[in-house]
Parts: sequence; structure tokens; C-alpha cells
Amino acid sequence: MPELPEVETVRRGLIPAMEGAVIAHAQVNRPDLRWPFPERMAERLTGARVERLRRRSKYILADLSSGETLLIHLGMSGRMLISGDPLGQFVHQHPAAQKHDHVVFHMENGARVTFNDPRRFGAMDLMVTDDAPAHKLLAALGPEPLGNDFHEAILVAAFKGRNTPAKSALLDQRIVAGLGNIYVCETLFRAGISPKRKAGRIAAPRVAAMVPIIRTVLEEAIEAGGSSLRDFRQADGELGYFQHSFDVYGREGQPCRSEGCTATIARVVQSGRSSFYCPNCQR
DNA sequence: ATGGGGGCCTGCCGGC
DNA sequence: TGCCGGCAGGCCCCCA
Repeated sequence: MPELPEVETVRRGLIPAMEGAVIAHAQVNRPDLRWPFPERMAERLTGARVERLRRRSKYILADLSSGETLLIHLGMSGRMLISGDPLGQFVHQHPAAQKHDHVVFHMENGARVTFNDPRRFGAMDLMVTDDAPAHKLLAALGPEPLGNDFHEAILVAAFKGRNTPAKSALLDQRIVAGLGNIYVCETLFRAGISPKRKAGRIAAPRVAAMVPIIRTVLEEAIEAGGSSLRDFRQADGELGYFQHSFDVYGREGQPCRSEGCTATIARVVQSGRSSFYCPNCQR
């Protein structure tokens, strides 16, 4: 589910409850998610202070006072929900445990953060903080789209000569990290590029033009608290609302929103995933 | 090296 | 009301 804007929304939402706070007890309710949890995960988390909550692509990284970093991935259906009052100023109750509550962080400040993931495509791992960049899940990631390392020349070089469709190229986390199906569809619409067009057959200026579009789409989505379709919730349980701004995603058969365009949004399946686009505006 | 497809899981929705 | 197929925001891995 969650793409970069949703993960960033969750990270920001977790900061009041977790950053600078000590994990009084890590409750681990099963041995694995997509992969087995690291050895003695509960013990290694318990008593550690969360020094900083970072994000890399769609991963949340919690740097701990123990010198280790906790990596969290939400997969398709993962949620991190806060309950309780981090400042301890109000009387409060924690909700009853739900099905698929796999890991619960009981913080010393009274907050509780529950990782719930029905499909279990999510993941958690622990590593020495200094070794994080070399972690298998992080090492091959391309530049952060909102960072300085992502720019026109990088994207043009990455697209050059590639025989894969533009859709697949933007989904390739080695080219740019953090985009998923929704934001790739929305980016290609704004750029006027067909998802089916081969990456290597798009003129360089049109490739370059995608860079600011990607940034704008992601920034707008973060500003809206992400997109809530089926599962996504912010850490406080609130819905994101960027889904109301979709031009193409999930809009098959509905009218194109471009000024003067009378076409309807089409859907094609590319490598098993739906692409939504306007056949008239996107070439 | 590159590109395409399968598979991991559960839940939900529409159709019969 | 119940069952079944199809579909879902990600990503690793295998194969050609």
C-alpha cells in the first residue's frame, strides 16, 4: 500500500510518541512478517531510546540508543497506530487488541504504537546503525525524489536506452526510490507520457520534465496526509485525503480532467499491475 | 544485464 | 445468505 507520501505521513505522525522516547517493552506476537524477525528482536528493542525517526524510500528507520537501527516496512497493508497520550496529561485508554496486531511498542511516556498488517507483506529488521546504508533492502535504492541527488541528468541517464515501459521504469526503485503504482500513474498523466511508451524512446526534455512533476505530486500528497484507499491510516488513525486529487488512478471510464479533453480514463495491465491513463493526453 | 512473471498473504467486493 | 473469482498501494526471486 503505502508509497513514499504515506510512509512519510506515518513517520511524522510517530515522532511525538517515539522520537526521544524509550521503548519500555517491545511486544512481539509472532516470529515473522514477510521474513523472520531478527534474533532476539524484543530484547534488543526493550530499553532502547529512539534517537531519531528517519525515512528512506518506503522504509521507516528508527535509530536507537543501543547503536542499532530498526527498519520498518509497511508492505501493502501495514499500519502503525498510536494510542495513549505521549505527554501523559490526560486520562486515556488503549483500544482492545485487534487481529493482526503483530508488534506493539509500549513506550515509557505512556504511548503505545501498534504495528498491524493483515497481509504480512511488511517487514522489520535490526542492524548496526553505521551499516544501514549497506543493508540488503537499502543498498540498491536510487535517489530520494525529494532530495538533491535526484535531478534531471540522473533521470535522463537512467531512462536512456531502456527498453522497459515508462511505467516500469518509474516503479523501478533503483532509478528513483519511493514511487509506487498510484504516484507513477499520476506523474505520467501530468507529464503527458503514456505508461506504455518505452523509457528509451522518450525525448530527453520530456524525461527531464518529470523531475519537478514527481516532486510536486509527492509534496502535494504529503501535504494531504497521503492517500487512503482501503487500508491506509495516519499514525493517529486519521485518513489521508490525496485520493480526492487523483487525475487518473482508479478513474477508469471516468472523464479526463484536462481542459478541453473529451476522452475517458483507460486502464491497462502492465506486468500484472493496473495502469490508469488518458489515451488522448498521454502519448 | 535486462525484462517479465510468479508468489507471498488476507480482506473485500461484485456477480451468480 | 453463501461461495467464488478477481483485485489490491510492494518487492524479492527466478527464468529466459
